[in-house]
Amino acid sequence: MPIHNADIAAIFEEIADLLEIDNANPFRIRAYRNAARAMQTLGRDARDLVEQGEDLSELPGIGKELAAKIAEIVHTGHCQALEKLRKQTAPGLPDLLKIPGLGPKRVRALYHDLDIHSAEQLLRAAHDHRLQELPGFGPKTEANILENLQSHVTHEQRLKLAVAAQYADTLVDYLHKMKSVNKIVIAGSYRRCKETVGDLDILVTAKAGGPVMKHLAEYDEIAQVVSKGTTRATVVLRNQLQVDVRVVEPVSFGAALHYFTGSKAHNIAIRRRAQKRGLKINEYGVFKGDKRMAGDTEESVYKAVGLPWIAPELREDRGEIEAAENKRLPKLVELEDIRGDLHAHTRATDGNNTLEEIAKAAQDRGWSYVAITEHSKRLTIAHGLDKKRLLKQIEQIDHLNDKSSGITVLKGIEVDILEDGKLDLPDDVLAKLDLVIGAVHSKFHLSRAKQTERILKAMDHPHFTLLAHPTGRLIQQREPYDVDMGRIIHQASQRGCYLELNCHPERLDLLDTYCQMAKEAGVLVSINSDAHSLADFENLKYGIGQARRGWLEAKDVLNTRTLTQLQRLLKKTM
DNA sequence: GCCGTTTTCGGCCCGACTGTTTTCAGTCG
Repeated sequence: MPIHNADIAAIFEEIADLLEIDNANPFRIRAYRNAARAMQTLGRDARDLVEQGEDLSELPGIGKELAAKIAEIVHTGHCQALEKLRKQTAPGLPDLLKIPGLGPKRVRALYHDLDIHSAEQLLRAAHDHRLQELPGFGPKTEANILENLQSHVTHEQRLKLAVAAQYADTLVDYLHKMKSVNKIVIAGSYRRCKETVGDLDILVTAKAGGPVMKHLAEYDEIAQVVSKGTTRATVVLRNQLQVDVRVVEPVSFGAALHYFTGSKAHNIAIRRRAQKRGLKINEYGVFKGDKRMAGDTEESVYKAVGLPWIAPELREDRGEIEAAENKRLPKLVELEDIRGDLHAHTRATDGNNTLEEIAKAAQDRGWSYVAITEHSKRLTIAHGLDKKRLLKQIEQIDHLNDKSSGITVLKGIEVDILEDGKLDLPDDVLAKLDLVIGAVHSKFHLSRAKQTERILKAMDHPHFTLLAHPTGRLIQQREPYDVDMGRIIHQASQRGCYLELNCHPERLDLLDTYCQMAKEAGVLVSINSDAHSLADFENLKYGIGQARRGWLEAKDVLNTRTLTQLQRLLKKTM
């Protein structure tokens, strides 16, 4: 079975969990967690790196030991160190760590003193009031554990960004109703535009925290107040979304915003940098001894450690600090840079709107062009177009372009890539189009080799322009298909075709790390809504967020080009 | 277990809140 980066990350996380329960050196535990994160955000397959004989200990956070373990996992599928730890730890203990309020110390106490190693045993013991007899436990701790067990709360649920945004907006509006509240910013992974968010970190400036906390606790969408102090509170909404609210004074706003935006890895790296300069950074500011040096703005925090401001989307400790140091930060693409959308459907297939409505909506957005790209005939469920119907649509678009001005409707297709790599429509009709988007909508479970060959063959087709949603993943629903994205990006650069970043909140595909690889290979990415209704054009902002996480600049994006430039680029591929 | 402008040992980011204990450990972000 092929080993994925996620598999290696999971092994390192499990080792870290087991080491925690084993009361190991906390920094050793952190090293494993750092390594797990490094694997998840690597971009390239560790498997490929190992097979190519690359030195993995060059990767940040990976030393000799961990490099050897990665190689071992790639070659054998197992990690002896993990097997050994598993043998010496009761099997259920790592799961207990996931229960809120239970950390390694308490899990260890439960096991040693009460022989508890499963959620069921824990539930029984809590019912029988045996937990509160343990040192360090008391009636309240016992009651909290019981409640968390019964409500099946864990730390693991994450919401898609677009879903979290709905709850965030309502809550922010509610908080704004307080007159004493000054600024409200949602920080955390939300501000970094991660595709999913685990919780909302809301930062508030106000004269006093107490009243804000009281107001928050009275919000009618709250299911549970987990903790509430004068400057900080944690609540859980009815949909299980956790919200952390923090109140700071304006003088600390920048430091707090930086602190609560994260990522954790980025913050640690910045603080280390501060430490080397004899400074201390916390959420209140930048300090030299007791003297405040900076903190009212984020810019001042970065400046204190000798860096320019770094955009939130880049803050993952994936090279942004080095880039800032060397004055090589990208000037990230913005929504305003987009001049058109290259992927939209109409009522002719599974869209909700007419050709005219799409054109009008695109024009209203100030765009110069929009491409109509229906599904092709194999996708019967979407009423995909055959040659005859596509020819008819081409005529309609020509007619529309003749009579309208201010927007150019491009003729396209989202043609199915068949299992053998052929396209689902004949060449003569594809030749009449401005662009041909190839898409995989079937046979997701082919072997890596077959899936890769299938897509590479499609990309070789003389009329192929753009690869739609390149990995096929649906966030939290369907894994990406197993495909060698390195080869696909290479092929795109050789062939002179493009990759889509599909903005649908469930897709956000191309992934950020692949955006970065495409950029490095000189492959332009098209940020497309895949609109099936006019409202879907709004999703472009999520795609822009993802593109920014992938370090893309306007120059790296296909649909920031003017119509003339775009047409020239599209012709090159046809 | 990683890492090095204090470099091969001895550090490793920093603080709020809770509950239990009475000055702090544990958990969490």
